[in-house]
Amino acid sequence: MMKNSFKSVIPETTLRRMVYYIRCLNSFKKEGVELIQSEDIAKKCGVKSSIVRKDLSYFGEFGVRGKGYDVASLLDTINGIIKTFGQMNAILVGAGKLGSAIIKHSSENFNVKIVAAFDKDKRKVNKIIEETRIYPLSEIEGIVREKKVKIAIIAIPPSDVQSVVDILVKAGIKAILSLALIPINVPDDVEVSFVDVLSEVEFLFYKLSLRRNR
Amino acid sequence: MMKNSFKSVIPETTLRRMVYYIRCLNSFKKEGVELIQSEDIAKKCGVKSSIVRKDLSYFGEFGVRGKGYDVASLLDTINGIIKTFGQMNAILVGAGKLGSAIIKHSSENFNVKIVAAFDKDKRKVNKIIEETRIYPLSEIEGIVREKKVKIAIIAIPPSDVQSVVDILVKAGIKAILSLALIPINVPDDVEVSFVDVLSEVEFLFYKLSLRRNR
DNA sequence: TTGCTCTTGTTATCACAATCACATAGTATA
DNA sequence: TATACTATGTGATTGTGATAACAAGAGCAA
Ligand SMILES: NC(=O)c1ccc[n+]([C@@H]2O[C@H](COP(=O)([O-])OP(=O)(O)OC[C@H]3O[C@@H](n4cnc5c(N)ncnc54)[C@H](O)[C@@H]3O)[C@@H](O)[C@H]2O)c1
Ligand SMILES: NC(=O)c1ccc[n+]([C@@H]2O[C@H](COP(=O)([O-])OP(=O)(O)OC[C@H]3O[C@@H](n4cnc5c(N)ncnc54)[C@H](O)[C@@H]3O)[C@@H](O)[C@H]2O)c1
Repeated sequence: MMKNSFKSVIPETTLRRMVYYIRCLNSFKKEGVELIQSEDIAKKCGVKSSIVRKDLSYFGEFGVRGKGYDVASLLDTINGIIKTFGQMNAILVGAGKLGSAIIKHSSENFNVKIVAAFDKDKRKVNKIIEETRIYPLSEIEGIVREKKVKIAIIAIPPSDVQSVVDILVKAGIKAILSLALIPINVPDDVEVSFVDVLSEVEFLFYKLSLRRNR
Repeated sequence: MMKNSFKSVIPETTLRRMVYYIRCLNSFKKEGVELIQSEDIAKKCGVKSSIVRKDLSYFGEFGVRGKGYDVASLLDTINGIIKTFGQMNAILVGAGKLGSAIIKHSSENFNVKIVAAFDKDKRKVNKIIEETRIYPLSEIEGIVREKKVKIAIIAIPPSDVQSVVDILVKAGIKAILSLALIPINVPDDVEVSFVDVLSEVEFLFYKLSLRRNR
């Protein structure tokens, strides 16, 4: 039923797991594996097989009952729906310690490519980290428009975040990932998320602390 | 009703937000603010005030109707329940680019303190980053036991992660935050979580891609 | 064709989380 | 003391996600 069509709203949690499924499929493909089962994906991603099947079912019916999924065609179909086709270009603002670690990380991970980095420190401008050049802030708008980049990562101190966000939004960025812990104001059509290692560590502390003591 | 006692199970989502509430309260306290309302916390943390009240209510009744919350006593009470008392000691394995960015980050954030870092690279051992000394892996067990550390952050390449996890678990670590994207095997009483910038970026790509096209 | 095996896709259920709306209980004022 | 006012705490409701269980479909063999 409803081949190649998909539910209009896909749960956030499903979309988060799709990241791992697709990586997993690419890795199977690279190894030359042609047919896989939901259980194989599940094991490799650390989830249950029933969740894998449910998640995939939001996008359509891709498997063969009794057999499993054809790795290549499953990848093709999903790439046809989520139109990234493996290549995801992003920019980075703030080429400090954290920023350069992220550039290096992305150079090891073929999915996301940091096509340009930006920094306000003149001494850093024009340096190249792992093939990514650092530009002055004044070039954000030009490069974003030229390369049609939609996503930006921000790795600068909290105090400067909102002013940089305003520049990014004006330049046409549609999603921002911030590594600084400060609320951000953006128009409704811009997605924002936050990632912070220490918040997660504190959360783990709280969890441990509340575990035994009632 | 039930003053100073709290529900046996506090939702994960609530615990995650508590991290931000407590930071927010500390910051109000530092500014000399003595009385606040759920709305103030909500604004500063980017959530709704009804959620703040509900979250706090899992721990007890701390506010005064018609007035609000006393910042100092609310902090004291929560610190009495979540027994971290502001000081949260952790260790870090992998003092590379990412690892040193995290050490620096924690030195700017008084809550989590990285009391020791570990690296297998002999050239890095005994160096000091922002007051945190780097030790060889062989000293993990001794230092973890001596300093009674319960939480570890791992910032090394995926290939080595499981072997390091085994050492950590043996040393008595009860929660692990990994920055490498590979499933980890631990006993049931050890908490594990993952943080990854690029996964979050890919998730944002998927979200954007699925937005307009149906 | 029938029957057997296998794994998918889906349904039904349960668990968890967010949100609303307001009774409640305190303060402030006169 | 009465009255108005204010922000909390919570019960009820809605929404969202996870899980288990199984019917449905495909392949295969005789
Ligand atoms: N979320 C996390 O998990 C996490 C982890 C580590 C650090 N951090 C935070 O990320 C931020 C950066 O950390 P870091 O270790 O890379 O610091 P850093 O000082 O090494 O680098 C910051 C860089 O940002 C640049 N910069 C500052 N203001 C700028 C602006 N307005 N526009 C463009 N560039 C600007 C600086 O020139 C510098 O190169 C800090 O606020 C830190 O607390 C977050
Ligand atoms: N999750 C994220 O958001 C994120 C971001 C950036 C990088 N990363 C990942 O984190 C890892 C580290 O990144 P990096 O930029 O710091 O790399 P890096 O090479 O600069 O540092 C890695 C460090 O780990 C040490 N190390 C390696 N194996 C070890 C072992 N078995 N025991 C102890 N120490 C060991 C190395 O000596 C080195 O100092 C990489 O796998 C990278 O892909 C994750």
